[in-house]
This record gives sequence, structure tokens and C-alpha cells, in this order.
Amino acid sequence: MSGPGGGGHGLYEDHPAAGFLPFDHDDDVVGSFFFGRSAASGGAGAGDGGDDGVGLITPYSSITDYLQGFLQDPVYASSPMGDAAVKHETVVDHASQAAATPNSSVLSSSSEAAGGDDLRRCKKGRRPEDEEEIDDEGSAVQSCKTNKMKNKKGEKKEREPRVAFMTKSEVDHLEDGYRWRKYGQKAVKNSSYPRSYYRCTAPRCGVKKRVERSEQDPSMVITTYEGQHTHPSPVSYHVHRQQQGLMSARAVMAGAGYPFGAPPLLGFDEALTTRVTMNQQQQLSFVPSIHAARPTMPPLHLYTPPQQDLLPSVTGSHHGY
DNA sequence: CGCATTTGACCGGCGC
DNA sequence: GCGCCGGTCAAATGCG
Repeated sequence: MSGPGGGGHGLYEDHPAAGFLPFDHDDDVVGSFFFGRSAASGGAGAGDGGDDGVGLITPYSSITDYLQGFLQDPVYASSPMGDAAVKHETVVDHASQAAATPNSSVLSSSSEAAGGDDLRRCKKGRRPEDEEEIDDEGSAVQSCKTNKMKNKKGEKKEREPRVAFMTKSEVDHLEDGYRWRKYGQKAVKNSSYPRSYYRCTAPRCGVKKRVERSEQDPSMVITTYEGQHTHPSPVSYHVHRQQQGLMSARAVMAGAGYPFGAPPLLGFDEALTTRVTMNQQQQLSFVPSIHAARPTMPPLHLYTPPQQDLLPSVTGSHHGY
């Protein structure tokens, strides 16, 4: 295979662009950027000035919230980067709201709030010819990677907005309320941990996510979402099976004036608690937030729900719903 | 049996 | 131009 596996220059240690990293290009950067920033600056994005590319997103209580909120939020979707080819990165520290989401943080980037979710499914490789596929909705789908990477004018294709979460977890694949199918795994450079590739199993939903462990802190899982779900989270079904704990948690969110309304779903949080429930021994190492790891994170405008037991006891099946 | 995962191969982008 | 590397495909395999 082409698996590089080891060696190389330390992206994590000394990425040249510490202040502003082209997030959309290499997710190794996620870790690098994140830690670099947190360690280097209390603000101003660790960098050579002028770079206000790094901002703080407010209040999302979970990955699910991001998936359904951030990616659709016009404010961030159309984003400050305007038409420039510049990428915009955003950081949210979910650890600050430890109670609600004990240990996840977020990075995000969008290269242009491009929505095109029709760039999926590209029969690359053994494809004998460059045929064009028609997807279920009748729209032409570029069927090869070449086309996927470039638009008709030969320009580089714009990547879909991406959001990365760092979560302290012992399991790699965090439940977030959606169903995912793993379609690949690769060893990544400068990391002893492989990166797994998942795609949403829902028909016509081109959302992908990548999961990898932080080389610097193996207890941290970096989950990068790309794209936007075109369907509601199947976890809603699961929610119905929840005890009031979770439901009340949602109520709290709503009642507290949650900026985008109560999170449609609490899939991720749910997953967290689910996992804890499933494997008690994980609980001890799972709970501590990443606060300790990143003490210099600036204060964020984070939503902190009126405290209650936001971690309902959940009887979880391991599946998303 | 159907679906998910594993895994080696392949392709394109990009840096040198 | 070449090689490295990330990303994806798809056959094989595993599992419920």
C-alpha cells in the first residue's frame, strides 16, 4: 500500500504557518494548529499579525450541534472570508462548557461555504472511462476525481466546509447521531495512529468525516466533518427512547435561549454518555476535559446551560440510533 | 444474507 | 518529471 506510516518532518511540531494554516488542505494541521495556537497565544492567533482568520465561534454544545447549526449558519457559512480564496478558521473550545460537553473542542474551516454535496461518489481508479453519472436527482455528478477536484473551468474545486472536533475519548469513532460507514483507513504521516475515513450512510448525503488520534495527546480524538447532512439525524429516533434526562437537557438548552434554538439533537453528547455507560472503565479517563491540556485557551463565548445533569444516564446501544 | 469493516491498490495533487 | 502522500475504491472478509 502507499501507507507512509512514519517519519518526516514534524507537522505537529513545527508547522511553518503556525498562525494561519490552510486547514482545508491537510488535517494534520488540525492538531498542529490547535495546539500551536493554544500554546502560543492567548489570542491573536499565534501568528504574524493581521491574521484574524482565527475566530471563535460561539455556542454549540455538541458536534451534532455543529453539524446542524454551524454548517447552516449563514453567519459562518458565508463567512468573513468573503470571496477571497482565503480560508477562515474558527475555534471553539467546548471544554469550557465541560458540563454540557465534557471534552470536545472544535476547529472549523470553510473554504467557501460551498454546498455542493454532489461531489461524492467518484468511481476513481479502475474506471475504464470517464463517464458522467446522473445521480438520483437527475443532476450530473462528476464521476471522477479529476472533475471532483476541479470545476468546469479547470479551477480547483472548493472544498466543503469542514469542522474538526477534538474530543477526549478512548474510542476512535464517536457517536454523533448519524450512521457512518467506514470506507478507508490510512496511516498518516507523523502520526503513529491511523486515520479512518467515514461516509454518512444516508442516501444522497455526502457528508464525510475523518477520525484520527492526536499524536501529541493520544487520548484526544480528532474528528473532522466535511459537508452537510441533507437529512435529519437518525438519532432522533434514539432520543425518543431516552429517559427524561436527555429530554430535559434539550429543554434547558431551549429555555436558555440557545442561539440557534435547542440543538436539534444531542447525538454527540448522547454518544459520550452512551459510551460511558457502555464501558464503565472508560469513564474515569473519559470525563476529564481537555482543559488541563490547553490551559491557555482564551475565554470563549460559549453557551453554558443552567447547570443540571446534562449527562443523562443513557442506555446505549453502540449504534448511532 | 445483508451490511459493515478491512485492506491493498490506485489516482491526483503537490513539493522538490 | 518524480516521488510522496492524502484520499478513495472495491474485493474480500467478518459479523449479527
